[in-house]
Amino acid sequence: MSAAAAVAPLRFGVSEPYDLALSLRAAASFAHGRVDPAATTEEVLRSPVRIAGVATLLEVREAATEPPALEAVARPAASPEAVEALARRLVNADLDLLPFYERAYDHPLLGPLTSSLRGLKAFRPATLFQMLVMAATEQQISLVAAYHIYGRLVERFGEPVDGLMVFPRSQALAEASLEELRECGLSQRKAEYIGGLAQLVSSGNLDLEALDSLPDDEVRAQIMAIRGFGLWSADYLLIRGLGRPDVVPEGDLGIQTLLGRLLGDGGRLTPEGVHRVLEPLAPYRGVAVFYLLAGTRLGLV
DNA sequence: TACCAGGTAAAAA
DNA sequence: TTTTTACATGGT
Repeated sequence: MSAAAAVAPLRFGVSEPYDLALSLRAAASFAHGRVDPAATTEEVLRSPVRIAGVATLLEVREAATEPPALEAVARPAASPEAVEALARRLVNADLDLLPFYERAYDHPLLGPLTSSLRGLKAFRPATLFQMLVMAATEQQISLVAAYHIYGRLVERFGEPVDGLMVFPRSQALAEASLEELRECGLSQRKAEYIGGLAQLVSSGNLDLEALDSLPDDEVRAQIMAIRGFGLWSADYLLIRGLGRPDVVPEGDLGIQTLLGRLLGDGGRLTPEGVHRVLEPLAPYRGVAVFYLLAGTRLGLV
């Protein structure tokens, strides 16, 4: 089959409710107009990914609303099983929002917000490696500064597909010199962290994808054993990379500030304060934080 | 200009 | 054992 041949879209159901267009708008609002792991248009998730080692453009769009279904197309074509698995992961298809909405119903802020944002889910990145590199890049500096650095890494070491860049292979970052990594704007330390992580992954000594089947605490233990990755990075991976719905990095400055403004006295909360104000939303505290962030970005709170 | 921003490891006390 | 420090970029 030639690359130009028509590719049949692959259709799959997602848990109800789901609003892809709303999720795309929320994702775009987080990007500060800069790099986004998933490039978006109005209605279609266009994601540069690697499937069986091949740089591929994966497009996901809405196919039906009741019950919600999506369709995915990969170019070049790939095995339907791999395409569906990756598409389901990108859109967080298996997350069930209804128990979260039930929990949030009585909450003064999240009650109205979950009704405005019904069907919203966070996208997940294609790989956990990519997520950890993002985490290390974002450590301590502003998100805007981190996005610039991250963009340079992807531009320099990634692989083009249809005008977008697939995130670099671990091998590419493992082979990069510390100086090359620093030229992207990383500190010496972070260059070491990311280079070290890339070597662990590319050598086969660390199987990040195997973390998916482990409980939260075992994932934390494995991540925190890697130099440069502490509790914050482990929690960041759990909520954003693995979609574990109850995880919140309580030491996160951005979350402390956000929750202080929305649920506290206006000032930044302590980690204990973050824990206290989110307690009523367990076991969906991480999802709740995402809704508060999205609500802020979209001008709803 | 100086300071802070979605941390972390290593040095110093 | 606990506290302090260095780190790189970008916005204010």
